[in-house]
Amino acid sequence: MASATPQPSLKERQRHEREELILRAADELLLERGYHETSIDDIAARVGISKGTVYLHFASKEDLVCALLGRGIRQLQATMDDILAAPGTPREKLHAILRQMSSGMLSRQRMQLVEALFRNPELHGRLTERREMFGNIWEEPQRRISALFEEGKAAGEFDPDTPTPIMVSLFWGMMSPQHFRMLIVEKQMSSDLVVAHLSRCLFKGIAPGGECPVVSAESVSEGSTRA
Amino acid sequence: MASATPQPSLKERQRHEREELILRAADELLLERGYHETSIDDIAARVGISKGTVYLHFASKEDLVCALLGRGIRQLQATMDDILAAPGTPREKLHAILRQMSSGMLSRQRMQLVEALFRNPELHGRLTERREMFGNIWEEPQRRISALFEEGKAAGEFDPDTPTPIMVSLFWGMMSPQHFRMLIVEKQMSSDLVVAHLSRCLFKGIAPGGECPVVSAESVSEGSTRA
Amino acid sequence: MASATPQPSLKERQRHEREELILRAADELLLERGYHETSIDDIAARVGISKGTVYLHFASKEDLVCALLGRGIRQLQATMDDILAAPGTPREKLHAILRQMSSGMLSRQRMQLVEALFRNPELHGRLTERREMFGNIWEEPQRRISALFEEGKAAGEFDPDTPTPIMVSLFWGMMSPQHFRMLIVEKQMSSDLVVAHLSRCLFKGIAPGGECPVVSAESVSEGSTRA
Amino acid sequence: MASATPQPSLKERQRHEREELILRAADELLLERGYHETSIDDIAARVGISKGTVYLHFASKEDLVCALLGRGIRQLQATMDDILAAPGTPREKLHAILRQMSSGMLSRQRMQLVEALFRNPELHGRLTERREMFGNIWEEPQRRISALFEEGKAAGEFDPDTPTPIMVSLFWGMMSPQHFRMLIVEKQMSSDLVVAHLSRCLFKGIAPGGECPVVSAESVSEGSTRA
DNA sequence: CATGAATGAGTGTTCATTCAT
DNA sequence: TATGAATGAACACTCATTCAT
Repeated sequence: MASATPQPSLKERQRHEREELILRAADELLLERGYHETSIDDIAARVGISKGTVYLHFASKEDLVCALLGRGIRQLQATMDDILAAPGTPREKLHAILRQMSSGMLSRQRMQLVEALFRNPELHGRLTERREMFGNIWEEPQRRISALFEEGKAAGEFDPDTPTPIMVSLFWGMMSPQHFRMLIVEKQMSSDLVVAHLSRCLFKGIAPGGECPVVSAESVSEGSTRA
Repeated sequence: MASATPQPSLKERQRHEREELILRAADELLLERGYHETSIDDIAARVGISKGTVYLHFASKEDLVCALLGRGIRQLQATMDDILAAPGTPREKLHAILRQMSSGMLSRQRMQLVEALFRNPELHGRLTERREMFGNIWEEPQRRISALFEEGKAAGEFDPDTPTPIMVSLFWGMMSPQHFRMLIVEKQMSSDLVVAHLSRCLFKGIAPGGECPVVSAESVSEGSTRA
Repeated sequence: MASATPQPSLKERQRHEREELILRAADELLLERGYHETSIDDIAARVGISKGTVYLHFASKEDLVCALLGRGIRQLQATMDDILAAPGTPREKLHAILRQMSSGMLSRQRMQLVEALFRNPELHGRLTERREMFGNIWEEPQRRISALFEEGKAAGEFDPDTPTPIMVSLFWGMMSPQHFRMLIVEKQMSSDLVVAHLSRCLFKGIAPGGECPVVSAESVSEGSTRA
Repeated sequence: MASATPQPSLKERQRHEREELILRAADELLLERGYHETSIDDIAARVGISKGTVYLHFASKEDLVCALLGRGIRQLQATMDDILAAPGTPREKLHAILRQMSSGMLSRQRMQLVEALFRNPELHGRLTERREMFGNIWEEPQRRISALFEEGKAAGEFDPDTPTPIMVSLFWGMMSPQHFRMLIVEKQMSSDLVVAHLSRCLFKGIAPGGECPVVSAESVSEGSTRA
């Protein structure tokens, strides 16, 4: 009768593990095939459990997807929190976020799902009706990115005449899986190189001659992009 | 007694009109709801005809979508052809393409559909198996955009160190309906302003101080971007 | 103003010709593909007219088929009439009927259709509800064949102990297109030879006086057919 | 502690029973109405289950029919095997086969279905494309019957001048459900009597030595079959 | 708790039939 | 009269969801 909280009762832990497996399988399949081409049966089969068991963890297919999205967003937020808490200029932080989102198979995959699902116009409608659940959870990252750009503007790092929403939109656009699919898979570029170039373009465009070099992955660990 | 040939026999014209109505309704609904949430019945209902009649014009749902996509791409190509044929620097032409794609309710809507469908991972698989029809039709615009960037690089207008595919990818990303939905609908910005800012960012990034002003719609009719 | 009746008014004749063409096309297609696999469109297309025109001649698909069947039966009857009117023993006449039915591409084809359709259990139900039209038209040939067998029995040509219906059934069975398809097409036998053998089997079989008694079920458990 | 293996787990047994019910219902309905007039809904309704459940057991309507056919043929083969293994002359065996096929409501019903479906020209095409499954399964009974006739010929029991395929064809023709429907249902004859008569006709017909020669086509123009 | 059999609403597609031109 | 566009009922098949075991 010492500690009361920490005993997740084994059962609980197993339940959690199973849930994790389901989410992972769903993640993969949804990414591979999309929402409608992925059946609950497919997911259950990949986990190696029965269809009914999936429903023991998620009340509906939609719920499962929402859990997935929620997790993705929470993960994104955690990553962002880390980066925001670290020292560095707004520009450096944005670069780091872009890098984090784009490297590390897991987080990118997950982000892709988040995007794929959000971009999937078929879900968008019904999903955003669930604003109670998502509206605000999604707004938070938005807000932070916005704040970062504002901060950068105030610090004279970004162009004050460009509206912040434009910047935000551009930034999200750069994290689109489209870029990565096309550039990495089809053009065989390295993930790091793609990020470096995209980031550079975001800051100084495609015009020639800028003093702003492509930032290679090695020189940017977690800050200190340039002086 | 001048021209004798062009009489499309009324019947033919009516048929064409009906087909147009179906395509338009499909266009709208597919954009609103996506592929799987739009049934042939829905489309027929919106046109005010019966399901069977849709099948009189399109052999299958997939065919209908392909017709839509084909039309969208052909339209895009025509627009691009016009712009490419006009005088101007690569940069001006890219700007003009971005503008054309983004303004004019019709062409943007259609482009959105093209994008929405191409981005829809659920269709992508089956659709690109139809390479005979699409593969090449889609490659052509790609090639032209690429050529334009190369030309710009050669002319010293763009950074020669940025790989062309990166530029192409960024460019397409900017035409994403996502930007426009978010910025125009939610943030209430004018279409022209959005295009101007995006274009400017593409060329010189979000860094401050560049000599590159936001190009307003008025000052860019079909060339003469800057003084 | 001489004769009034015989002028089929040209229009009438054309109409009849057209109807003939439709029936012929339907005949072919129904034989080739069967009832459900043959659409009105197919028939119209083969004739080279429009679907609507078919309905100008036949009120429904079923009607068209019935006309076809009626024609087939009437033709069969005419053939039988010819043979019955000619001199000869019943056996000779039956043989002749079998030959007629089996040779002569046209009549056999048509007979095949009659059979195919009558054997088609899908039509049988609905078709025989139309007894007003078919019941009696089909009974007439039946009656004549029966009469022929009775006559043959009376003349000592056929076994009086074999029930007439058995004989009739066997006889129809022999005209089945199944025999001909299998024997002529697959086994490459000549039509004449097939008919000759079938006929011989039928007649030796139903001829009287054989030492071969009817084997009752009781006396044949699993062997020991006769002593 | 005797047998341990044979426990089909109850679930398995129930599944099998259900499948049996579906097959039986399909059997009946297909016989009554034919392939195209029988919908999966009809079958499900007769069993008292839902449409989806049928698909739990058979992947498609075609599959269901094939299972039915396969079962029918396998049953036929088993029956034939029994008879062939028993002692008796070829003639006795053929008689027994005819009897077996024709009596016993179940086996005849099933045989009727096999025939009905094989004779259905609409299925024949698509079904025989499945040769991998059916072609050979159907050839086996054919071969056995042929062998039986050959054996009978060698034993002097059947007419050596009558081609074996003719005999086979006649034999199958006699098992046609047509005979039985007409003779038993309409003419109210007993099944046994019908078989006995048919069998007698077949055997007297193909028995050797008769004074009745094969009548060639030339010698029979329109009468004068024999001298 | 885990299972998987059962359900039934929903979808794409076909085709006989009608009718305005 | 001939056409063929339009209709809509019907069907095979799928899959998220439920529930008895």
